Amino acid sequence: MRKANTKRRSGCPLNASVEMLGDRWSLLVIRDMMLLGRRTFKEFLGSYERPATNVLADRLRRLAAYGIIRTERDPTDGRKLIYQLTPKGIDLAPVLTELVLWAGRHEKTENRALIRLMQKDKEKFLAQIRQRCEQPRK
Amino acid sequence: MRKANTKRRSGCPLNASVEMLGDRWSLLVIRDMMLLGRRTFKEFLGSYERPATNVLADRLRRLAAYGIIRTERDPTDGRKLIYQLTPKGIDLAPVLTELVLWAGRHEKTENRALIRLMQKDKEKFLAQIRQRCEQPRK
DNA sequence: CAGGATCCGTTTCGATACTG
DNA sequence: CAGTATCGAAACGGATCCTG
Repeated sequence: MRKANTKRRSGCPLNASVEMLGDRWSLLVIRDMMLLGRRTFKEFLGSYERPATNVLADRLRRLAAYGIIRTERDPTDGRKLIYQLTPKGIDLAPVLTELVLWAGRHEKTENRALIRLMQKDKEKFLAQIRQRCEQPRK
Repeated sequence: MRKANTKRRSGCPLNASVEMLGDRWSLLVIRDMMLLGRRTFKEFLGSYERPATNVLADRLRRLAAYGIIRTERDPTDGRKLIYQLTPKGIDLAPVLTELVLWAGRHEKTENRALIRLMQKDKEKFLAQIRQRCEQPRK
């Protein structure tokens, strides 16, 4: 669909980041993994914003190509694929946190409980995410 | 172009943020304002990634509709329009910072000097941005 | 049945030309 | 200078179909 990562013009800060994350879906997939613990294609499909299957497949492919997520077959159910954040993906947690906090400061209806947790102890929150998402190196 | 902000479904964290910032250009405009001090249509046009005029106009309109930037006529040159970050826009600085730091950790060719500055004293860096972008309330 | 791929009508993008 | 108008190209989204 969108061809991933042909020219990597990183001459300016944020250029590369926006290339990887600057679209309607990529950050939402990462949110689903990081905050909601989702891991399969079907779970992402059921996300709040309802991506189309082809778009979702494209975004998962792109995120994998950028090394932000990776895929693995479910050991207990051969049909299922598990998508996981890589260390690089987990490392996006501070970005996500700041974005949620920003929205919490300026928009009315975000998830207040989550925001309070983030505000109260940012470091602890990040540690939780890292622990939840970390997987044994295969 | 894109109709701004009709339905505001913020039932899920990041939903609103992505609606405002989740595209190829919005964050880059904010970067140009925040990090590079750009303030006019022409200056944004000359940005590293070269937006088309219509897309740029659309994004500026959207960002203004979301209260992230605002516009003001140049007092010294009536033809010029000055775009400025609102307090809400300035408040995106931590998000931008984390994103640049993330890219710095995982991509090769970002601006190392800027990253070192950010790492060394994040708070001081944020204070600098706030000062540079703050404008007298009219 | 899970994870997509394909088709297709609609929306958005982006380059260029043009206007107030 | 700061945009709008136009138009072909690309991306989107929904439905459906395919494959292990």
